[in-house]
Amino acid sequence: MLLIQPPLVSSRFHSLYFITRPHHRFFQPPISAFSATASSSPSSSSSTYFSSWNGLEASEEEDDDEFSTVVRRRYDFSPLLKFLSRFGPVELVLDSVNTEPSPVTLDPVEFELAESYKAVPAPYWHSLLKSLCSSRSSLGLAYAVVSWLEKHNLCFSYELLYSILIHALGRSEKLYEAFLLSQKQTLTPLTYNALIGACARNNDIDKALNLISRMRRDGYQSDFVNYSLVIQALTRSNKIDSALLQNLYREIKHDKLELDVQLVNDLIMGFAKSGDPSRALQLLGMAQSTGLSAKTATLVSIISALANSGRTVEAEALFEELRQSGIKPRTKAYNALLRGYVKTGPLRDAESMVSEMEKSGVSPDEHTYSLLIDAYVNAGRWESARIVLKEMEAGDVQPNSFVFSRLLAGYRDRGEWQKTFQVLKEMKSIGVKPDRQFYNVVIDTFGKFNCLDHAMTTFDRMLSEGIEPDRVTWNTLIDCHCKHGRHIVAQEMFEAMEKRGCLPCATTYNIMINSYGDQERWDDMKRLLGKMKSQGVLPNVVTHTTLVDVYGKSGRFNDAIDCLEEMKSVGLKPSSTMYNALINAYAQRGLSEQAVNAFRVMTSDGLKPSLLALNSLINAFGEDRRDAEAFAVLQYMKENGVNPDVVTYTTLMKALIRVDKFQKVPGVYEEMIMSGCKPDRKARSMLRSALRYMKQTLRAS
DNA sequence: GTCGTTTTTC
Repeated sequence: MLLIQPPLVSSRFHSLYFITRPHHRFFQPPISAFSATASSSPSSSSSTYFSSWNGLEASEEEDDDEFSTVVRRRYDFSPLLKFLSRFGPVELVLDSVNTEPSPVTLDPVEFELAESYKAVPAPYWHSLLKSLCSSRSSLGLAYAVVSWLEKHNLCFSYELLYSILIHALGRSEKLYEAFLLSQKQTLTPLTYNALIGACARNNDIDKALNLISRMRRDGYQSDFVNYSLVIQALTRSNKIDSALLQNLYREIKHDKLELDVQLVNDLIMGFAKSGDPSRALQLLGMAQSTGLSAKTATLVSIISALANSGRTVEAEALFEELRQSGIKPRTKAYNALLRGYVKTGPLRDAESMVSEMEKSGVSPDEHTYSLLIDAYVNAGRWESARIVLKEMEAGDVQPNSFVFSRLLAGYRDRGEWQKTFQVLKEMKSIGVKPDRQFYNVVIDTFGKFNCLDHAMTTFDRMLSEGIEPDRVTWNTLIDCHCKHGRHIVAQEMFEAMEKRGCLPCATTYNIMINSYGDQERWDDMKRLLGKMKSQGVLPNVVTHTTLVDVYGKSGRFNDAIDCLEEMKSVGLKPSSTMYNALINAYAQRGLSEQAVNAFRVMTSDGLKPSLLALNSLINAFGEDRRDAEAFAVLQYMKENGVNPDVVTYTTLMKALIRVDKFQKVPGVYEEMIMSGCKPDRKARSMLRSALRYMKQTLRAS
């Protein structure tokens, strides 16, 4: 059965050796160019050796004498593969327990077969396995080979075989099977790494992170490639958080893993995507000083992060640096910077950016135009926005539904909901069909301005055009009905959503919980919370904040605090919004001591007092007739760089009225105007009522 | 590049 034949193909043993590796970076291969091929497309590199499964051949390698006695051999694995497939194609079936017991009696044919493979050196088994693993359809056979080898004890280290299999399962999105397989023996660094890689590739970040820490507890270091894979998965997920990334970076440094170009780039991009451009820049500086260069995409991600956090000057500087290093920025880089200009700068900065783009021969894309439209809409220049739409057509970029939804959202946020009809008309004239996302914005706009009939008509139109509403559509509809007191309709829609096969998500439950809470229907609220959990939807920070808010507003402070504590115990970090809700609840009832106490807990939790929290604190003192302390909060704001707003001054005026100090109100109103705050209707009416009271007191005396 | 939906102040 064992065939010894002269070599058919002249190949280097090194190559053969390295393609057997489950992961090209486990060992640094001497020829790096080859290692890349071996990993990225195992089938192409191995096809030289296994044009079919008939055999495996290797030629002599001059430098390597360890295997020099076997390298001239050719092994024929086809009898084995035929034997294993004797009942038809081998499906991949894994059980949590090994079902293959050690053989008590053995079929003589099988025994003979096993005997014939006794002398095959391990690297050949690895190669065979690697070859079988390169195709999804032969994964079952690959597993059968490994089981068979174990049964006959033919290969002496199984961890490499297992890691090859785990790696292949991970690549074929068979994470569950990879886990089952890994349970068949104690995890070794090799199998750990394969499993972590499989989790990361399948975006199961939690499992990957868990395994990394388990591995550390077992005294092993994770392969640095896994850190790259995990960070990439985190970046893909868009849920990347700077604190988590910092922890990973600390681990990497602690393990003294050498940062390679890929890992450095992944880290920098991760920090950028998590909205932490400072750390991204810091790491960039460190990388550059050690001679590791950042990829263009990495630099663009930092530009984007800087622009998004309003640090346009630095974004611009980095953009310049990119250009001076000889790289011609492309549309994406321009867009990143443009986003910053639209956010912070005057309109003309955005405009000149686009014209410079055109001068440099970089063509604007859909995003460029939609950013420009955002800029014009924010500046209230509807005509200019329309011109951009025309330019898009001229520039061969078909305006799509997305551009119009941005346009509409801009109007909605500026209170100009009536423009919705104009936008719809414009779309029709250009011939752009509204899509689901656009309709969602339309429904939201009508809903926010209490045009519930229009919202429902839009919903019907959507259905008649064959567009299936999604979670956002339902959430928007349910919420706008709740917001305008139509709780029964909201509840009906919630039921209709489920009937139509759209599963409620955390946001849906949050909306309904808020609705029940507002109505003080505590039992219904608790029932819904229970249902939420039973459906596997985890309450998030917004859920808990909503609970704190509704309990607090109805004076159920103990319940509110229980929610806050429960959230902490679940491991979620209380947000400042949550403390604001609590402070506000105390404030509205004039419980200033409790409000101050909640404020203290908030700061001791490391949260910075926001304008909202401070305004609520002013309200707490005001409602408790402690006007001097209310003004002390104003002083605190001024000293700590928090700019008072209309609400601040209106609340202070209210505090003065509460203690009958009407004559002091006009002075506060004046200070408000002097500090640059525009008085709104509430502020004016507060002043008016103070003046009215003043007149009454004068008349009375 | 998945846009759009949920929580907090007078």
